[in-house]
Amino acid sequence: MKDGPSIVRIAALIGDHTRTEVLTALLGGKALTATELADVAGVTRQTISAHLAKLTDARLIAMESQGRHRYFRLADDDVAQLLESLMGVAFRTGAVRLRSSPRDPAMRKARVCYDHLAGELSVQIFDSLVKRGALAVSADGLALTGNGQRFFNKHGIDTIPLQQQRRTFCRACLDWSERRHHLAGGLGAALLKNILAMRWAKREHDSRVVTFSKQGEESVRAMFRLG
Amino acid sequence: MKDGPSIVRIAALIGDHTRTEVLTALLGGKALTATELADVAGVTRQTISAHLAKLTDARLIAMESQGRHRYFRLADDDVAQLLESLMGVAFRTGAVRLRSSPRDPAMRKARVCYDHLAGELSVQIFDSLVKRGALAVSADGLALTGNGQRFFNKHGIDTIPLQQQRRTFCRACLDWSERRHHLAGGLGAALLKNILAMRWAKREHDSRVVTFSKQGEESVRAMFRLG
DNA sequence: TTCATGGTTCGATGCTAGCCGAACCATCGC
DNA sequence: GCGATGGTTCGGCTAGCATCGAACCATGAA
Repeated sequence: MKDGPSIVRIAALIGDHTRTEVLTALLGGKALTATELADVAGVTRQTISAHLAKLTDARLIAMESQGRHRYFRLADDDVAQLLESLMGVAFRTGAVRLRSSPRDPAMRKARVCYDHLAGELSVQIFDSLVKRGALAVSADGLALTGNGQRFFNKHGIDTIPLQQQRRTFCRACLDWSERRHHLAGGLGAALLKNILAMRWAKREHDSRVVTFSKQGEESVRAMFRLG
Repeated sequence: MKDGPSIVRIAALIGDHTRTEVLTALLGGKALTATELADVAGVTRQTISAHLAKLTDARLIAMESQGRHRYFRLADDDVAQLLESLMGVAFRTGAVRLRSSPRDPAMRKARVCYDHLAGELSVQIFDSLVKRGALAVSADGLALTGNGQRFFNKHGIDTIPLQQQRRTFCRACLDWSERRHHLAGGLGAALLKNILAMRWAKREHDSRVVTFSKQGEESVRAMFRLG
């Protein structure tokens, strides 16, 4: 009874404290060095080196050398999506982290998911885009309509070069805390980038949390006509 | 740097050959007894008992006693979706099963994903439903339109009782072989049930493969106006 | 060249967890 | 009641693997 690809190896890799520490750290989107990751995970450099080799070998993360530093990042946003998907099940089955941090409400409201926005606000944005006909379901899950293209252009996001990138331009990503979809892919990444560039929000140090200024949140709500 | 639910435990559970054997067997949708699962996984009854206890404890599977038998099934189609999601990443990263079975092409064409249809045909069906406006994206990912409701009624599927069920009525599930979405949830389950009831297709013994008769496939293609 | 810093390799260690044999409990059919 | 079958519990064995100390390579700075 052997059906489909072998998922054991992937799951076993994620099923280790240290490696999950690494993966969730990289879920923040920033590329980190081996030593930084060792600190995050609380192990020695030898140990992290072994783990990073395994993760790289399985293509869950990718490495780039710069001088004597080696920067690691998630290999693909597929991996990010898988991690969020796992969190969804973990959340539902009650495997909530014991020492729940006081940051939790902030995480729920807005956080980084690899390179795009996740959490309550991002789900509302996604809803709004669908409702106004900017996004439409297609064969590949999701597509930007002409309407949507005009909308993004008006707000300073040029969608043409994004669509020419090799990576998926526009995809729906399931949000573990909201259990609803938010916008991912190149377009999702561009949107987050824009929000940060406009200084509507800033990233918390060493965390996935994204904090909106009062005015920034109002701007976003106005832009997407949220309640 | 502790963010979000703890995914380690879930991943570690899936990251074991025997338990994955169990989970993928249950992905076929049929509830199986402990002894059957022991045979599938190729271990003794003591061993499977321990594994089943762990999986049950983590709420990945659920158990129902009937006389001296204990039937196990996946706890939720969230779990099925997670497994398919894992297969997607495993597939992409090249972790394809070594002894790839000759059944593979059949698996790609049509297979069971917990309780609904997956594979090439199911993706085409999903596309068709979206294209004709039977399905629409909504806050919860997907919704049946009035149009769609009439369509399913016409083909002998009463959607009203399905919508009253507690489980998700209508959801999109990512297909690992096609990397596109197909229909899941109560509606997806009802559709598969209908296809089997009409004898358009039958399930292969001890496998997830679904085989369409020539006439059955034509009927489905006609029903959904596929090419 | 020399030293400091970032990373890797190797070998040894210790813990975890999967596995089975044996014994035991529960249910069914007789 | 009694045997047969389905499943669990317990104890002990073993293997795999995460971890670290120590030594080693690579790069950059002085």
